[in-house]
Amino acid sequence: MKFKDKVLLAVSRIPKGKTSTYKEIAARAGRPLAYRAVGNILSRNYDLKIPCHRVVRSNGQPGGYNRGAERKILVLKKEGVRL
DNA sequence: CGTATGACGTGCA
DNA sequence: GTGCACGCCATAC
Repeated sequence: MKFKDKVLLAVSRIPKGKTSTYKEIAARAGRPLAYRAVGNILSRNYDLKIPCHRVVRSNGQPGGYNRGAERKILVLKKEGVRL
């Protein structure tokens, strides 16, 4: 199991209507300090099976999205996530 | 194998 | 509260 897969798995574990932070995902993947790599990996591995749009920044900012940040925010709002 | 990059986080002004 | 600079890790070339 590579760090990449762990990250994707952790993201896929995020329940609907909830959000997680890159830091949290990194910790889930076993590298709490690799939040940098988390964003990088997600950006290069945007599987539709992975709700990567539920991953936000620690400061509450939406962050980014491979399909456009606007799209990400839209999905989050649809799921009932409050900003 | 070594360098550069990125959807980040924290600290300080 | 806002803005800038540095540090960190894994991946890609």
